[in-house]
Amino acid sequence: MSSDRRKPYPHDEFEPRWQAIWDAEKTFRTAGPGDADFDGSRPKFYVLDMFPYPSGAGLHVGHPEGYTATDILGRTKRMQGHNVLHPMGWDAFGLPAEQYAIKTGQHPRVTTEANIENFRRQLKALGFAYDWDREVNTTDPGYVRWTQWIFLQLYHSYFDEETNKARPVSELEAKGWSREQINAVRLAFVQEAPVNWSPDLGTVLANEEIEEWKAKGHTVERRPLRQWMLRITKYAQRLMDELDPLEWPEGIKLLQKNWIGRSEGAEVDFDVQGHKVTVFTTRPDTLFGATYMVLAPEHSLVAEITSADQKASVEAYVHACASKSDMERGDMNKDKSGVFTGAYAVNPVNGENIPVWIADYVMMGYGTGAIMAVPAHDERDFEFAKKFALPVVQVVQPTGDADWQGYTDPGTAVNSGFLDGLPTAEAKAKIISWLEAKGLGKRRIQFKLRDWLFSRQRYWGEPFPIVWEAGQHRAIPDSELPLLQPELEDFKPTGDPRGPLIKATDWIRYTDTAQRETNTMPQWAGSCWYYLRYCDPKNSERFISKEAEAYWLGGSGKLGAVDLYIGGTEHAVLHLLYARFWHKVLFDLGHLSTPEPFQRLVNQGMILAEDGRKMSKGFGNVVNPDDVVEEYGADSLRLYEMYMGPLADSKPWNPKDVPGVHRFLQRSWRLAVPEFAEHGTLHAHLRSDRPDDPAMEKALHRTIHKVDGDIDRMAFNTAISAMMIFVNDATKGMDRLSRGQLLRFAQLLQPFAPHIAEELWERLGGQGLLTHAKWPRV
RNA sequence: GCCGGCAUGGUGAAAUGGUAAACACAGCGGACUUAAAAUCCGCUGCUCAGCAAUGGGCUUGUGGGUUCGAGUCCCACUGCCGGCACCA
Repeated sequence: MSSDRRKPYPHDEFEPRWQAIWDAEKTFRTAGPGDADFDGSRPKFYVLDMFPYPSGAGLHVGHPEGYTATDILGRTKRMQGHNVLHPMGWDAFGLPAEQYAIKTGQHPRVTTEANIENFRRQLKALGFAYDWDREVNTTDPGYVRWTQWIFLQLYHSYFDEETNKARPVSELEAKGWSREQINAVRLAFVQEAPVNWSPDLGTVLANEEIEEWKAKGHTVERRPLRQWMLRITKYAQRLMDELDPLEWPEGIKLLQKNWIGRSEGAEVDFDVQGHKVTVFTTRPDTLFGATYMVLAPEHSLVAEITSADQKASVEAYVHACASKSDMERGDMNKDKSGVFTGAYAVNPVNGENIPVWIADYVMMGYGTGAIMAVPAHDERDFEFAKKFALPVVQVVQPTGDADWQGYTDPGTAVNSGFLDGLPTAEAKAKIISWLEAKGLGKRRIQFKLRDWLFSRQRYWGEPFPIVWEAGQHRAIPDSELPLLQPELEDFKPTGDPRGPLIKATDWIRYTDTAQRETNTMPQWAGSCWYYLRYCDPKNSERFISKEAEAYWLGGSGKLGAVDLYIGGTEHAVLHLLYARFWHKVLFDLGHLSTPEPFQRLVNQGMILAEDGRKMSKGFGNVVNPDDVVEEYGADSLRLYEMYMGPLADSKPWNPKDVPGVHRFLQRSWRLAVPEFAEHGTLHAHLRSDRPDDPAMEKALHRTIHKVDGDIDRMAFNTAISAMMIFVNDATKGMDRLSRGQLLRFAQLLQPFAPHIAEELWERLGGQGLLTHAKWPRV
């Protein structure tokens, strides 16, 4: 090697070295309540990443984006004297491992372990300050045990309408409720529910999965099966109300609110040939304009009320609808269809006979599965009435000169008897009072949110801690937890809708007369509470100790437990809603001290490929983080992802920009180490202390101030550019830079590029590990 | 269709209502080098006049408004991205 050759910035040497030191010394271990070295007088900061599903493809460049952001905040808070909880784990149940098992016979546990191994290696190679002693894995028996235990908390609870809280069902037993009565109110309950069943895959599918599997040539049908459900709908109002005070992006709150979908309106009872049919409407003020009624094809009264001459066509229509999924119904959006039942309903407000139809634009799962149709003031009813030549009667006078036909906004009631002349809001109030007085209806709040279908017919998931005997379900005792899956050698679907576990005949047999439930829980189960387990991951007595809960999750006087949660928007609704629901149940039952899991939520934007499209194997545009680390080092990858733009924006990957931040690190390096120096040599002027140059001092202060403020508002890109400006300035007046100034710069750089910062700190003779140093002050 | 979000140089972007384009990429010119790479220095929104130094005009998707002053606030429109989608 020629001695006049410029020494490269040796990230490939010192990055793995520091990672090994941090690992061996457990530098990022976080002491909690109960640990000898725990200092409870310090403020806590719990910063959480959305834990990954360890797929076979390994880490995606999208993962380190959020993970670097939380790492910067965690490292900064640590330097500022906080006890920082910054953990990582694995959402390790999931379909790909099971599919692989079906193909190869390889046990999903083996595949999963190997993938986790690889993910852990990749994350450690990026130098994240995780406390690896707190790693959790949702498939671990020690974790599954508590997932099942929480399920049993739900199973043993009901929602008390008086207090708006979950309570143990034992209170109902004490009041002498029967088993049937109790089963009807449990938060975890059994129901015959129509599901998307794929006979050739031998499993049910989520709505979102249907299209994907159909494209691969599999068939999917609607079929009612016995399923476990969670009564999340009881929490609809609280899930809605308690969203407001949280520090979440307004867009995400709105998404959840729309998903929960609260509507105010009324129930109205109609008489249909001696049967009472209740409809839900948000516009009871238009009752005088109801010219026909529509039932969902699945409505229980359809068969009874259908007249003899309409029987054949009604049955044909019902049959046609039954085989269609919700999605296919949606496809028929443009064209309304329906059949007259031959029956008539009496409009309670004017005694008129109106025809009763069935149509698939009315859904069984919302409201009562029946509507009063007011074609003059509802778009869908209007379309339907036009197609089938049903009468249209105006009952609202529009404000302004809009056409009344199909006018759906508020106006003034007309042709409506005692409501005439009232504005819509007052007409609503008056008709509801009238209905309530006559016993013909009542005020009602309706939510779109449905109960949560919680069972899956799969192998690689938590089995339900439930046994069946004489047609009755009951919980197994806590002492039998965890209940693990039986060992199988053949994972192929059986075609039996009870799922693959029915093959394990020994496992199923609980006693001579009792059998185990063979369904398993969905992947959501483990991710619903992992943030709780991190606080006390090894506890075998409780899912979390009272002390750990109080310190890490409570005590701040805030609504939410975790201080900051960063992750992608893809979990805006389901994961974040499910976790909130479980958290509230555990809160109600006295196990947690905050009503919400996540105080502050920040969504990172998506990292797109260079071509502006999503990264995908199919497009061949995926960037592998390992390659970037190999060429430029972990610090460069971290810095680049933070420098690309604002955290929340989606932005395309530009490989030409990576050398840009890499050059900045090189320049920082050369502030300390001469270009042609042998390993370990510093610039002469840095080998001893000397007075700080005032101009340099001023520039450094400005930088510290800017970086400090930018970290606070998570503007990492501008924090980095401030450091670039400092290094550019310092390079020009390099011999004026003092050792002390460079040490402070290393402190500032540490959260962003911890390896090079730690290395500079050591070479410049900083005290102890930089990770444990204090944050520089202006 | 409904509900969100976004729109600034060739590119990623920056800018408490106060000199638009910091920082970086790409590009151009130069230094070093036998040469290349690397590194360092300089220029770099558009446009007009000038050999030049320099000087003038324009510019934050489009059109309006509020303001002494608008990329930023308000209204309407266009385009792109995301979510929901017959929820009565």
